[in-house]
Amino acid sequence: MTTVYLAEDQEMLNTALSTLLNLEDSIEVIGTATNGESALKDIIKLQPDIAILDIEMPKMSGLEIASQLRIIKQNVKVIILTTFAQASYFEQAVSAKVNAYLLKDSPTDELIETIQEVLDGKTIFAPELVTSILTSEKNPLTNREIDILKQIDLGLSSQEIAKKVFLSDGTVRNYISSILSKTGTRSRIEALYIARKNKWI
Amino acid sequence: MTTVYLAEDQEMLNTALSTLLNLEDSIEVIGTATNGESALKDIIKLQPDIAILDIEMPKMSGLEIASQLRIIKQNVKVIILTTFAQASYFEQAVSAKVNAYLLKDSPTDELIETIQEVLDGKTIFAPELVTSILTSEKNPLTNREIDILKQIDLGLSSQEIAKKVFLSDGTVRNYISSILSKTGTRSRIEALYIARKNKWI
DNA sequence: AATATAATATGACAAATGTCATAAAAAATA
DNA sequence: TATTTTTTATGACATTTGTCATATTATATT
Repeated sequence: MTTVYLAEDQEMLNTALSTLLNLEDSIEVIGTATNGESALKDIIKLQPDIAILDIEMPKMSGLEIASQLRIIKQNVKVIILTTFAQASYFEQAVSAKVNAYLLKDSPTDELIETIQEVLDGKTIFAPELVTSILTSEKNPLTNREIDILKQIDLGLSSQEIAKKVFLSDGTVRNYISSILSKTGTRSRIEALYIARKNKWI
Repeated sequence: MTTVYLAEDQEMLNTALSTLLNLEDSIEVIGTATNGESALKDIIKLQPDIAILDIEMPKMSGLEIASQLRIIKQNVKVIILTTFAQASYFEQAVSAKVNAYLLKDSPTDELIETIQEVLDGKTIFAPELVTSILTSEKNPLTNREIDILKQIDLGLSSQEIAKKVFLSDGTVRNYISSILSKTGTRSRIEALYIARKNKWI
């Protein structure tokens, strides 16, 4: 009997999914939570074989939980279940050494199979996820440029950004010019649009 | 026995939810779809008592399906089930005369109750939804201003927008100035941020 | 039809944005 | 340590953004 813990903030879906899992002969859902903090505490206490974690939850994300579990050397295997085929989440998942990363678009039997495979010691990434990451635009921006772009997104002027990041106004304008050039855009708004679309910010 | 049709694009959640509903003695899920177009056809063919529809789906939204069902005078009762407490969706739901509008954050038994209430002829809006709509900022912008804001969001310059909407450059700049004034912002990026946050665009 | 209101336009101007060349300082590399 | 690369800065300039006052045109109201 495989013990599973489920963290998913939308209550209706949480209930539906745990009901579905409990219908499997070999699976028992021993606990659920709708926020990340409770989930982490429960997982440490209950020691399930597998934790199935949504990413975006109140108080702590599924990825943060996974990270924490690694840091405190818990043996639970982690399956991230998410809506988002997003490069930065994927990178976090890889560095948190999660055992599987699945999309909610996947058919149910894929989740059941994944549970078995993860127990057998495999690491699973949903193929559509890997495809999506591989085909998305590589972020051409430096960390400094990304930081400045984030400040632009707050609606700050060049002078305001300069003050905030301890650079001169001219330098900020140069960085912005560089961002526009790298993203092939002509204005801040366009650059923001491209960056959001590609999930660089 | 109440017959239910379920449309939800995320396959895993679709399966989980229909499984959950089928566990109810008085409910039978007679069909499901992961896109709006198939859902509409099926609903017309199968004539369920109730259609439970997600909003954001490929090919046709739940709200569009609801509208269509009203137009062709189908008797099915419509429950919209969504992640989004969003004013414009709410308005569409009201004008499509949906029978219930529920959030996925709600507990499961609320859905089961809602099914019963809708069958009894009631109209149900999730209270947190109504609260959220009532407390959100009233959109102060005219239709023209919203249209121009949407063009700004595409990264167009004042001149480009002017050409696109058949106004003079100066008029567009006046409208933008008016938008900034109404939203209490100082720049296009800030105005976009406020408008997005309040779901005016 | 006359009047009031809303939408559009023009003109002038200050400030901000973005470009580009060049230089200086800091960090990395050999 | 010397050299190279990267980051930051300065200066000049053209264009765009945003403000404001005023005028004109179109639409709605009386």
